[in-house]
Amino acid sequence: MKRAERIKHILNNFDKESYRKNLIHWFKEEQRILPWRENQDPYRVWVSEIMLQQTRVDTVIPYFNHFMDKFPTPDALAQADEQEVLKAWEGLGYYSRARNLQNAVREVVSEYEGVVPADAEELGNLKGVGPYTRGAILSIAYDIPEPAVDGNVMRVLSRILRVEDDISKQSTRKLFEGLVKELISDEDPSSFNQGLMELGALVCTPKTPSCMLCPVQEHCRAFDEGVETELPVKASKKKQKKSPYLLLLVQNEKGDVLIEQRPDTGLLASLWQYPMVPLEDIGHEAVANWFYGEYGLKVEVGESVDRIKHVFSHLIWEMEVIKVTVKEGTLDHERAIFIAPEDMEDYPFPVSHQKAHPHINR
DNA sequence: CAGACGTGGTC
DNA sequence: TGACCAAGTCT
Repeated sequence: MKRAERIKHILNNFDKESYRKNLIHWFKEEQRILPWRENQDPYRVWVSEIMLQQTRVDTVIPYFNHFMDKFPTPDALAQADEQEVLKAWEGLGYYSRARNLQNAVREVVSEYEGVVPADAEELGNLKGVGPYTRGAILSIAYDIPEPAVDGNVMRVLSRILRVEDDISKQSTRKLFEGLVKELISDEDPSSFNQGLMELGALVCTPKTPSCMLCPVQEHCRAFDEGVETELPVKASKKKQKKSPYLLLLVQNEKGDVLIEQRPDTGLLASLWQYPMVPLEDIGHEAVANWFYGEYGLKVEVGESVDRIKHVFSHLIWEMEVIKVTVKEGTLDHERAIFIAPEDMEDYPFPVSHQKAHPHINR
């Protein structure tokens, strides 16, 4: 069945008007007070939407407040140093979001006189603004009835309408966008979209939804048929691959510590870290030799002081922390420097690496 | 489409 | 403890 046809079929006999009114009313009464809901400033909405991607509200709140203090306008963010932006993002994860956001804001400043576009195509062409964020900005900041389909929306609507498609597939997101287009209207599209998401966050939760408190229970086909916990359908993820590393706490005679900047693309791009030895390639015995080749310094490899595990979405670093002392030589490495431990706060560092920090002696 | 891309919380 | 998750986007 074609998508348009399916949408018509799914919404057959569904009381859109009543559903819409109930949801909007509930949202206006029960919505949480959140910093990005203080006003409709498109820049604030934008920043919040980027931060909230795959990230909990409680985690985002302090980052958002700090970020808006530091970069209150598109101009301020456009002019900032990229490392400064990454530092403000430190610990939030998915760092390409920060880089893309700044690139896109610079484009808004140069191409649109600093005004966030209220146009779907212009918005969607900005780096880091995908279908969801585009719809969120259009509806929340500009009251334009566009779908903003995230995980919450797919969970809520998969239950309301009993849609059993795998929500990890892109085509399924498009199906839900088509459904939202039919459900949303000129009547407060901002509250409608936010209500869908807020309902998913507060009531229609993944594990044990509070159906008895649900403002649209009467519209819910999954509840009616007792299958709400079976939805949404989602393919299981693959297990992460483990990679063992030696994490080197290298100190020179002054007590300064060696750190290096990661490549500008890929995992943790442009962030700083302690030197790491991939154990799959090198091996404990060969570390001193390998280190001399990489950094031009003769070192004494000390003992293991800690183990740190860092879990990513797609892989796991298992790091053994080793103390290393510089004996002689001059540092010869493009992206590595010695710094005083107390200056660590100037450099954006992945959080788990900072756990090694207390083991440094001055 | 599948896989890369973070981190902290929960059961 | 492992698995899944939390307001996705890019390649």
